[in-house]
Amino acid sequence: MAKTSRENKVVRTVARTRKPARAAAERPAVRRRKSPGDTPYHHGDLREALLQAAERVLERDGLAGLTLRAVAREAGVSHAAPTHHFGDLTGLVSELAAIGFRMFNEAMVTAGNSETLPIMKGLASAKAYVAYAQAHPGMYGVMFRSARLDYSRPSLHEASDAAFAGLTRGVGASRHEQIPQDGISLDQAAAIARAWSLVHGFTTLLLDGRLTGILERLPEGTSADQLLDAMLRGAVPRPPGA
Amino acid sequence: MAKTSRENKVVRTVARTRKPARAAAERPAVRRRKSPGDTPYHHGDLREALLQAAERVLERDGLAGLTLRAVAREAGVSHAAPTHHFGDLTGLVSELAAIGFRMFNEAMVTAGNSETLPIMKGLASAKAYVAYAQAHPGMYGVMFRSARLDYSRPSLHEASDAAFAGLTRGVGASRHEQIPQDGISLDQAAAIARAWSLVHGFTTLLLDGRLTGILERLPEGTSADQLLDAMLRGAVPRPPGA
DNA sequence: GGTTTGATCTTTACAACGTAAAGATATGAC
DNA sequence: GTCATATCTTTACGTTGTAAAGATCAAACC
Repeated sequence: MAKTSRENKVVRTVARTRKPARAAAERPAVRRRKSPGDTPYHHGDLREALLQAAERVLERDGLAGLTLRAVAREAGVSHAAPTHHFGDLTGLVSELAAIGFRMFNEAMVTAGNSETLPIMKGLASAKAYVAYAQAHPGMYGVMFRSARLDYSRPSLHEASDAAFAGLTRGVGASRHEQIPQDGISLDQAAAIARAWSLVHGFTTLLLDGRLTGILERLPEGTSADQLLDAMLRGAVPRPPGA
Repeated sequence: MAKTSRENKVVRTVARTRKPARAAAERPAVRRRKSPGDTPYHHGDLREALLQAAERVLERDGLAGLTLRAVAREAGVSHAAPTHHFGDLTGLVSELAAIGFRMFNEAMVTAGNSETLPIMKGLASAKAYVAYAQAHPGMYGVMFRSARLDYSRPSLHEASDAAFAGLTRGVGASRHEQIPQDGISLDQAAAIARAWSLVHGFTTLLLDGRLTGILERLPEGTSADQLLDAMLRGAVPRPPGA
């Protein structure tokens, strides 16, 4: 209660241009300091610097440590600087998640392309999925655990869709068929949901440490990779010669 | 910087007894107000009231709205009252998650007992898992998405272990074998991981709305339940007569 | 029965955070 | 060279978690 005096004033007309990030991204960039040694008022490419700082903070301090102010500190700018580029924390986190989905998708595509047999493509993609999450647990958390994601942002929407579409294509390939865009059968839907659920569920449980109990009871030092491999091979709907 | 004057004083010796909650829980409880109409200084069973308030806040405002102060407001006490019973926010959230795991486990056990065929027990349990998550998305979020869980708390540790042990038993039953406590084969581990991953992954994806794209492309108004059923039946390692 | 002890709840206080708004500074267009 | 505008800083405020000290009551003790 007791609204501040500023709130009673006329709403400022300055603009809050809503899309300054675009203008910044289209600039030449990497135009750091005019005189070496002192930090210039204008950073040059703060948006990119903030995203990289955010990833460092994330992997160092976890999802809870990923605050606007911490990112600004890490990048060496004032705590309000990120606002101009991302609007709010949701904006920063969403852009970071979009980057994650793109790296993620790229890792799966690369892994899939390294194999020739369709069935192996799927396996390789799935393993790349898990491997990426293990290598970047913070990013995986941002993508699938953060409560502050705005999927109406085109970048996040597109990156996320692309990643899941890639997974779907992989499922279709392993079934020697193409998943149509419009109508699909319950059998096809079940295959897609199964592949997604298996890989995503395994990854979540693994990162949460809920599989350690099982891994410890396995012979010698069986790796999570081997468990994943065994799990997936048993789940595949009878490949012709396996 | 500039430590407050209080911090320079001698550390208070008052006690901060560390386990007042236990004493409160063992009390007769439900001894509300001495004179009807005014709120008494001592609540009677504030711990329980706070947990119920927390669940209401959670399902109403989501995980982000679940703050210590919001819970205190909902329960009608001062914002610092929860501290005495749960230590900090992590404590409150952890106890809430423990309740979730217990309800969760109970729902699965009940569903499993309603079937006679081992294979059907597993299916029913899995469906109960998903149904519980759909009915209590907030609680599911606290259990599997919250960054503030302290598994060193006995209540949470035990409740979580019991829930996963129940899942494992279900897997063993559907394979017509008992999963041993100590050493297990890679094949058994894969079966367990597969069941957990399928159910947990499906639930996560469903709650996150990542399956809507698939559901929409299915004939008519196919439900998520039907998709789950189809997914699970296809994943089961060839039941004798199905 | 009266006192006392300690658990329970409130009040006060503070640092960190997200966010808004206004000021400072440099860049590019004219 | 001037000026508009994008970029960054400074200041300010409400909210949160948490610590600490004070207020109140229940039960134990004598």
